[in-house]
Amino acid sequence: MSDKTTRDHIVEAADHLFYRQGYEHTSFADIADAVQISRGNFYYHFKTKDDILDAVIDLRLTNTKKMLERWESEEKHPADRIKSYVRILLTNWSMIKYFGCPVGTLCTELTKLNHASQEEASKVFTLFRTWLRQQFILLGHRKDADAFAMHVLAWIQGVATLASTFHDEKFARKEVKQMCEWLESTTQTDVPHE
Amino acid sequence: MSDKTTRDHIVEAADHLFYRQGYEHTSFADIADAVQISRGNFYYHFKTKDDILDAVIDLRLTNTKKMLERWESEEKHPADRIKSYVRILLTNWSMIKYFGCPVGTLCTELTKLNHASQEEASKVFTLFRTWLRQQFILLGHRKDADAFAMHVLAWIQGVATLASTFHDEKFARKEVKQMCEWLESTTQTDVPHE
DNA sequence: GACATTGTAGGACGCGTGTCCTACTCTAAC
DNA sequence: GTTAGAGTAGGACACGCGTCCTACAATGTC
Repeated sequence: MSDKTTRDHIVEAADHLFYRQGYEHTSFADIADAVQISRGNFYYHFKTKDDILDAVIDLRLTNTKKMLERWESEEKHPADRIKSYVRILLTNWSMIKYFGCPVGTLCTELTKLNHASQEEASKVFTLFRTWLRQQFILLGHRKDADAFAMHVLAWIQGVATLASTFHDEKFARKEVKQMCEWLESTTQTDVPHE
Repeated sequence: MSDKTTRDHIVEAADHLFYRQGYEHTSFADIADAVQISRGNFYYHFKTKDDILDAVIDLRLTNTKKMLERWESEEKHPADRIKSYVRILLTNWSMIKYFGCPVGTLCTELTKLNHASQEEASKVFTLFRTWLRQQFILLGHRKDADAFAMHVLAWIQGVATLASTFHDEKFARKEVKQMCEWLESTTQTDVPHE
């Protein structure tokens, strides 16, 4: 049914595990268990654990790009696109509730590990940032577009962190609603022509 | 000059290291180096690494309480007290820039480790939350006080996360300014009588 | 059938870890 | 001077880790 290689399976399993357990706390044995593969066999696909991390980050970059493109095609109005992003908090609530934001938590961990790939990991943030900026530019906020993008990014990030600490869905819902209202208030312009 | 016990020194060093390197990534050897103590000697003061973590959390709870009391005595107006909290982002910028928020990052890490002390760690958040709520109540926001408290908490948390990823001080300053303005806009009431 | 290629299994290796033990030093009490 | 207790040093221990090696199975090519 699937033409996925073993390598793909490893990267996917690592992606999930890094998100749920953290990078450092996830061992080769954990991934091997998840993929149902011999532990020693890893070396054929990846020389080091860092290589797996890089592959995971690549995967996340690819998936994020796809998601952004989907939002762009599904929603014509930039404000609605931004809302798609904001609402991801609720869409993925069952995971965020326990493990927070995959992007933020990985960046935070890699920073503390002083890991070589921390810049690479932050590119996922940059992807969102650039995309959000573009949407705000389309909304006519040329000058403040980047500040707005960062603002939204930070908001979501904070809510995700608190959400995973307190597991409080009501709070998340309220914040998302508020954020959407804020978006509407700063977005009284009409649909711009792309 | 100081009457601090070796135990105190261990807890302080662990506090710093847990913040900068993360809990898991900090070894007994690291702490021993920092305190200039024999590695094996730890066992006399702490039976397990978890015990050190609990002591660190206790220390943070104590220090946080002290800080909140100081803010309360230094600033009479609740809005100014909240601003003291918001401005901690800039006060501790040199650390936050690299390591994010000590509270949030520890909670996040312990969640991923599924560590027994994650609830204990979240009490530091709760400390801030309760205190902020109290300030908002004093400002006359009885009904929404807790939502406001969570909102501020989340805001700061998000900015700290992004700040430590992008090391962008301008962004932090702008957000703090914005937050202070927001505080003033929702705080047109006069100084309440305590 | 011989052979190279690709992928897999299983385990060896060295290292760092948290934990724990024992021997030693210092101080104060009597 | 002897003794008890608090504090320290150094290292042993078992374990899990990332890494790496070798032997084997499956597949396709000539």
